[in-house]
Amino acid sequence: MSKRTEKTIVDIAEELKLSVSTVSRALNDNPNISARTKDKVKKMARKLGYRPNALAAGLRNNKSKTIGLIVPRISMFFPATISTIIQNKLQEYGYNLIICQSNDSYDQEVALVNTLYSARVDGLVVSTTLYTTDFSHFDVFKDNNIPLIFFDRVPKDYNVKVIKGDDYVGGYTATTHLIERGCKDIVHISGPLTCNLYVERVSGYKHALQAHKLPFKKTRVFYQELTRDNAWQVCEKIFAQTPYPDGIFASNDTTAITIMEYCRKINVRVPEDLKIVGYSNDPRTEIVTPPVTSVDQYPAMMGERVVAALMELITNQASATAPRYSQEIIPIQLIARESTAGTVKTSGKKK
Amino acid sequence: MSKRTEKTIVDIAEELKLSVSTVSRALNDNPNISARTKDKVKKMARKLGYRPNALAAGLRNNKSKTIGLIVPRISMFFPATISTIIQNKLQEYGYNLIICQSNDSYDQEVALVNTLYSARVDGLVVSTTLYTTDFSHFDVFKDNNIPLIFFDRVPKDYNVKVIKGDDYVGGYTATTHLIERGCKDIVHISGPLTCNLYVERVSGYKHALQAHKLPFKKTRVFYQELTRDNAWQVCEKIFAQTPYPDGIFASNDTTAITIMEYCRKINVRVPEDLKIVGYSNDPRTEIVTPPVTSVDQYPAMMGERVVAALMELITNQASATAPRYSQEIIPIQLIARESTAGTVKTSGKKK
DNA sequence: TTGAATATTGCAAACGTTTGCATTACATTA
DNA sequence: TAATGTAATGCAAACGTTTGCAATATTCAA
Repeated sequence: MSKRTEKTIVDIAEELKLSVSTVSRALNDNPNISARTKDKVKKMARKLGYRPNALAAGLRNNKSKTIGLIVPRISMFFPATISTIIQNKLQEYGYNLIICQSNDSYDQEVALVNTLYSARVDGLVVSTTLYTTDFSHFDVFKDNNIPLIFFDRVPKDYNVKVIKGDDYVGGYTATTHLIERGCKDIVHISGPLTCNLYVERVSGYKHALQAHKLPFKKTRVFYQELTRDNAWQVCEKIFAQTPYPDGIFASNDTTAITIMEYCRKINVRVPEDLKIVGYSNDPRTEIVTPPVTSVDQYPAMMGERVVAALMELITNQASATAPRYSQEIIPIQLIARESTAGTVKTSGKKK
Repeated sequence: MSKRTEKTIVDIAEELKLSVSTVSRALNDNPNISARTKDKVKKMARKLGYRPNALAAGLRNNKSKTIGLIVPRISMFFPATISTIIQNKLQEYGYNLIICQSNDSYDQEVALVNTLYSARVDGLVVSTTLYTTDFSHFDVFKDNNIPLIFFDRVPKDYNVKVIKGDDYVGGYTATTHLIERGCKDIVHISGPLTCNLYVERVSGYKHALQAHKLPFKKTRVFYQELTRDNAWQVCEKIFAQTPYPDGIFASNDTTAITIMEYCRKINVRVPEDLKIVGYSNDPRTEIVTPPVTSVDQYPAMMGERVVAALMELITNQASATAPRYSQEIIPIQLIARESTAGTVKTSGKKK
């Protein structure tokens, strides 16, 4: 009852006593096929339940109408949002999206790049692993002139199209905000420095301190994967000794939120005793009490820019003149909420 | 410098003065190719930078080593978690995953099913739109005997493999929990009844009330898309008139959390004046104050079961004897938190 | 050394499209 | 009506694999 179902354009051709080329052209709305024939063909296609075989077309055309996307994990707010945008946008252009997660594992990333190449995706969009510092596994795409775009977590010293947030300004702005609210001893909890965007945020943090004549102390910066567990642990370290900091700039919202929980536990009041800023403007920052100040990265805008850039690369693929790389920076915006409300009194410390 | 790069097995064959068939077999570790030849071939493949063309192989084999996944949206906790699991699990089996979002639009779902069929995915995994009641667009998969699995939001009266949560028990348990904590007037906020799982939860809710001799009132059940906005609006309706309910069972956590926010605004205390239960055990339930009681659906287990069932279908595809459909039910577990703590006093109402 | 058995390798077709070029059908003009 | 131009269709090769079957090379026993 099943099996022998798959109809092809050959079946349509036979049924209609036409050549396969005519059928193919008719289905693709080629201009020099008569309207009458097109109509007949399409009718018959519907009648037979014909479904185009994208593999065959892809093989012949050397393009799959498919884009690959590699992100660390789709369960995180920022990549999830961007993936959604990219997918929906791409759908409008008639492209499929293969979403893959590297789980922040370099080896997995390498493997994914290879299978996506094998799948002959027409383009690859990547936000790298925290630990990717060697980018040679992307060479296949560069060498074969297949559109390749990095976003958010982007490579350093690897000529390629890049769309990233303004992480330096983000770090600077977040820190300045804390300073303006009276903080004098600001801890920064950063991701690992193998990932460029954290380097920039740290740099922004440092320069903001210096611009306001505050000392930059190495011991006040912590580098770690920004997970819930790590956040809790670093809190235990930070609050094991006095003086407590009066401000914390965390490089993601999970960390910021976890710090708040810890503070509640040890009776440090936010924002009275300690002010906190997170990063990404994850919706969770709004539902938590007090709501957390965070740095919005305009994920929707970034996603749209990624697709726009991708489409541009795809259409200009032929012209060898088109620039292969460039950097585009998406702005950030600080969203002030209750976790940084009020002003620290010069002295006031401890409940 | 670029372009003419793409090496094929033909290139390898020529280079080595072998036939393409030998090369193909060597690369696939076919047993009747000598170890020596295999070695030579693989070395040369590496040297030439050969990359298999999955499209060609797929065309020839009539299989793409790719699975399609359609979910309403990947930015929601439950589908996101399941997608992650499925993808990672599938990777182990050497399958790619094309994740697609229907955005809860029936038309988009239909379109996606068609393109995924065109892409000749080796299997399709679906959690349907809220509004999908006609499932005929999936017939192509059924008719061609391509593994097809539904999870969570599954069809009614459509013979197919189904893996779902125990929504009846979920509704029953959540409601019973509220009753046991002393609630007498329990509102239920449900999703639209076009989606089967809400029907079951409502049914569980109803039977729990009846089992405890509480009246089931139609006016105490609301049907709507469970978004933040809708939750806020329904609150305005509910709290526009007295008496206020003393318990609310919301069919997702976004709704539950939003209700809590509303309550704070109008000074209804949770859990003293009102107890709230959500659904899905979204991590947000834990970081909100007070933490929200919710119904865990074991997404990881469900994801794993989906992949297991899928692999089973794929390997047994040949045998016409294997059952094409079945239903598998994943258990739920109520996670009690502060939002339902304490016991309502028989009288106590209003601040 | 010969023959048979077995281990390797090669040939060629097939998967379902698309497309350059050649061919045929039709319409127009003189 | 013949010649010409244009519109519509057909032929056949190509995309890169895999695989049944045929062919050759190798091994082993007698």
